[in-house]
Amino acid sequence: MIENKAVNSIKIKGREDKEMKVVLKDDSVKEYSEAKSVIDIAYDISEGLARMATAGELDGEVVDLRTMVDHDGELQILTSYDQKGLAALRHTTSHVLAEAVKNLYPEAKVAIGPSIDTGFYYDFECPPFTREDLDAIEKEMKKIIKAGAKIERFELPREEAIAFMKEKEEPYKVELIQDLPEDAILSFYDQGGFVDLCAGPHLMNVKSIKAFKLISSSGAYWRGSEKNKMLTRVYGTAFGNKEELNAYLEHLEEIKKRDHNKLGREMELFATVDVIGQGLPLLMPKGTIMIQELQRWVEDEEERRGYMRTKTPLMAKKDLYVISDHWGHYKEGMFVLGDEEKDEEVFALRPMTCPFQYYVYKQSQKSYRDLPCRYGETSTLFRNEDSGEMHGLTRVRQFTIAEGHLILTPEQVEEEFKACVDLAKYFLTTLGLESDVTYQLSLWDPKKQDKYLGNEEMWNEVQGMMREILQHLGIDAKEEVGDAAFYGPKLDIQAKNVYGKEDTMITVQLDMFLAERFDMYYVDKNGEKKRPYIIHRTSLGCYERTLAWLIEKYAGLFPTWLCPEQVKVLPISEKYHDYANQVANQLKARSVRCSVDERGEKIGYKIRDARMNKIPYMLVVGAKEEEEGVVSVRSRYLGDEGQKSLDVFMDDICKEIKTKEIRKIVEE
RNA sequence: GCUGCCAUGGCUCAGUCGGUAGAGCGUCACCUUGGUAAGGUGGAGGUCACGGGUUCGAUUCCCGUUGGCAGCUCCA
Repeated sequence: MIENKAVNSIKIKGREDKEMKVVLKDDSVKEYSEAKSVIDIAYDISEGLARMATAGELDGEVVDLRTMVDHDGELQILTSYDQKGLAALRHTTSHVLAEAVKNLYPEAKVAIGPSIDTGFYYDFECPPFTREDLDAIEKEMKKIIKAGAKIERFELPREEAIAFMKEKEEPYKVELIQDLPEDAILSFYDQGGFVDLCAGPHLMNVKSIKAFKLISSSGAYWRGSEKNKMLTRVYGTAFGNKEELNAYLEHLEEIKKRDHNKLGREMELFATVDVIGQGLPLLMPKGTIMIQELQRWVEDEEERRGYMRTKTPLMAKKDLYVISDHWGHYKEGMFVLGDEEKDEEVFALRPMTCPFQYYVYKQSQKSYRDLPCRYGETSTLFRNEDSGEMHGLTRVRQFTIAEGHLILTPEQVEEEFKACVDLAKYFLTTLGLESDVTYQLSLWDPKKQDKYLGNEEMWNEVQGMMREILQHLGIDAKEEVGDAAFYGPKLDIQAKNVYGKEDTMITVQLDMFLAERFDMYYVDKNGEKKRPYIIHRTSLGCYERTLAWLIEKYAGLFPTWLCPEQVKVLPISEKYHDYANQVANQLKARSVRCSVDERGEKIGYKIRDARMNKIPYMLVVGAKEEEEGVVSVRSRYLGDEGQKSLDVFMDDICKEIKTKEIRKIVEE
């Protein structure tokens, strides 16, 4: 059956038919003597292609299948195998969703329904949907698809378009049209009577939707503002065929197994307790080992790179935050102890370490010879996040960060900034995470100047410096307006979790304002007082969040040096318990985290157990013949420096304990 | 903070149209066991998140609280 029937497409008035050449994807050329629609050209190429076509890409711009090609150009026919083509398919599916909702809930008002990375959504003003409702809506969608309405496009002048949507009692559409520029083309798509305002592109027929699924429903603010009404959003996804859809749905199940919030609890790395509170995870003994390993590593490396360590209070009088202006900007996000109205002294738990380290700096008069001055602190911070924001280890109310501040002369800024980035990259690379990050340059929003310290000129200067440094570093950072700290722009190193949600893992920030507020200075060569620049930075970010990232990255199969338990010694029967303990003691003497499994069960159980607990090394201890000890080493190579060094170490250990015979079995 | 969903042994879940609970896996003990993801037998373990209400009686129905999840909004 042919779903995409060639149609007599939108005739563009005032355009003469003429000779034209269309260059296709494979560089072949089609010549036409008159304007042709994209879908007609697709048919001309092949019927199979036309059937699969979802949109076109004309001279690099995604266009509707109905678009008339009336000039020489490059044309690619998009299908669901192209990302952009898939987006058109999903977008059309969202319209079918809207039609189904209107059929079942005539009082529902439609808002917007775009395609997104993972599928599509559509927002409605209507009561929330349950899973059963979604199933019913899916059923209705299937009915609509089976009926197979042709999708037709038409345009209306602005006033008529508004009148049209008013008549249909769709206030959100009216608002959308009113907010579009005066000269915008207002296109509509009609699928068998259901008409939606939409820029397109869309398929030719709803029948081409072969595989879709409604995923979930939730609330979402109209136009993304919490001041607006909350609408009901339905998320769904669609693919070119059922196999791809099923593979995607299976993938969703698979990634749940890597979710740090689930796996981290299962592996007893952390836990939460309702009476302790939201966003306050307990790090269990195993999780603590991992955090400690990271922390010692970071502290040692920072000292090697010229940092001085500080240890400053977890709270301070509010006066401190008034000076930094955190009180003005972020009081809502702080845990305040005491009542400003009643108490003489009000304290607050610290949400950052900056002002504390500034007072470390200010304890003596500094010369330019004292700079760069690098302070590092393993710093526990407290932020009163909104109740709906807490999540596992990635968004918590108390966390510990590898924080630091560098006090610098202007000449030192570039070199030190680069060193900060280099340090961060070193940590990421060693952990095997470097390829998973993206860089973001977070800039201020000149439209909201009251949110920031300083003025436009100063911001332009400091942002300019930062761009230049990034350019010198060869870092291609995506610029994000409005994401800066109130005291300066940031280079944010971002990573995505298993669900694709992005978080800042590491940040390096340039600040030319706070030194002034804290009256920090150094004396230059000429004996004059000068304001220093300050870099706020973290080298490995927040330990809790980094742990979450590692759990998801390695699905719990960590590099050996981080593993809470590195080696399990498995005696094949009770006879070898003594020998197993002897082996374990030798390992422990070398600081290997190991234990002996003395349960009287079959060796198979023990191996299974060690695997399930994601222990990288298993030493199977026993003898083939009486009096002969056999040690076989099972090793899983994970590919990072820490692992490598432990592998070498394990080789040595094995040689040492080789009194009889050693076999090393490398799995994969 | 907003909208919705959820809360039953360590885990995954069943169940009670209102009469104080069950499975599988795990765990523990004993037996068995010389080999790479499941040997046998027996046992322990639950105030069905917490607090109120309705009721002769609430794990079940209603309200509230706390916590968890998804999304939105926020994130120094």
